[in-house]
Amino acid sequence: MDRLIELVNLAIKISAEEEQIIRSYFEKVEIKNKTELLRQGQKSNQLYFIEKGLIHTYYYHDDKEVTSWFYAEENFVTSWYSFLSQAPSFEYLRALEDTTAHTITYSKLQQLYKECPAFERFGRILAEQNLAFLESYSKGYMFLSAKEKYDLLNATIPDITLRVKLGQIASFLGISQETLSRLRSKK
Amino acid sequence: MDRLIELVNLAIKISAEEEQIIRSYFEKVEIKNKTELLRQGQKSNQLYFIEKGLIHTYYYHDDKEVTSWFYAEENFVTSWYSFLSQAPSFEYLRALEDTTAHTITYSKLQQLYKECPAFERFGRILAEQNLAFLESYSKGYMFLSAKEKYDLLNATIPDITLRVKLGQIASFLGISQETLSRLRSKK
DNA sequence: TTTCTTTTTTGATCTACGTCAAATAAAGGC
DNA sequence: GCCTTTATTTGACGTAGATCAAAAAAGAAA
Repeated sequence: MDRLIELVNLAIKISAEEEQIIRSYFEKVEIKNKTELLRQGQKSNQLYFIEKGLIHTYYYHDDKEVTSWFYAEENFVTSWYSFLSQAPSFEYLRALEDTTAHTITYSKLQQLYKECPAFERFGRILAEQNLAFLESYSKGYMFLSAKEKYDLLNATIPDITLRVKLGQIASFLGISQETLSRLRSKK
Repeated sequence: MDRLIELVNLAIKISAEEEQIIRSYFEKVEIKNKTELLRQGQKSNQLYFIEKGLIHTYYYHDDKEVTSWFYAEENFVTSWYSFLSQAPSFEYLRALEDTTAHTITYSKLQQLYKECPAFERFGRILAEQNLAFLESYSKGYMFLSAKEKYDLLNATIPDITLRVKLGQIASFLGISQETLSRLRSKK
């Protein structure tokens, strides 16, 4: 939780009192590896801040699991589309390692925004940062070769390649397992 | 401007007084077709709300112009990455038709957020909606065939196909002009 | 209309990456 | 350790869409 407060403080200045309010809204949870946190079709009700561990969002395409994103330490995770628009999720959420996180429900978050406008500013900035990042990431993606996509992932989420299996990396990159395997073998 | 106020009111309720404050911050501009509103490398300082007309963001890849997005009526436009993080833009911004818009600078927007917390909530919701949309759009994109990408664009920005030339559509879709032309010819 | 320029279409190849199938290798369970 | 399951690698072949080139069509200028 300390790291979360640090991040908030980095974006906006908050008082000790505000800090206490914010802390009181989050709850610490321990999540076992492979725990399913959300299923497709459900409405995402929880936002997680990862202290330690790894979570991914995924969906099925032609009966095969496709990872849409990996979330490691110091990131907020949920099925963003579902959480933000409170609509059924098109993806699953699952822990890929034993994970320690701090969580808040959608309705409590709205309450917190009302009680603490400074935190609403943080919410805006967080959404804006995510938007700016996703925009530049997805735009740059279009003309990349399989190899370049792989290198970009490694630069964006260091070590991810060592933490999850090849098939999941390949599905995230939108290339076949075989192509990724061949890619890795030569240099 | 009326439509902008309507949209704000749809997301959050605002008082007549707040409405006046918001109105006072925006300025109406007429933009001639082909006007360059931002160049790569510059910092995006203006946010536009399009009342009438069409604007696109684009960049160069292998010396060829690639459209990253088309923005039509009732949308906010800027180079989002650059505007939100106040960093140099990796893309250009240009009018594709004579356009009527309402504009606000970055610093005035920050001022407005301070003067009117209700509008800061609107800013958060707008960023969240954009994020949710972009997330679902880009995730769905990966496994689409050229034809499916074309159909998705038509569903997302109706009529866009009639308003801009084929080469720009193709570059947006990430396919070659020739492929798009062949696609259109059969059915 | 005629001429010049830009855009779109059509045709003939080429290629990165996919798919299918089978061989290894690594990881768990007992 | 040995066996079963799961993950990775390797090989042969197929394909959507790229690229290059040139013809046809549509717009602009005058």
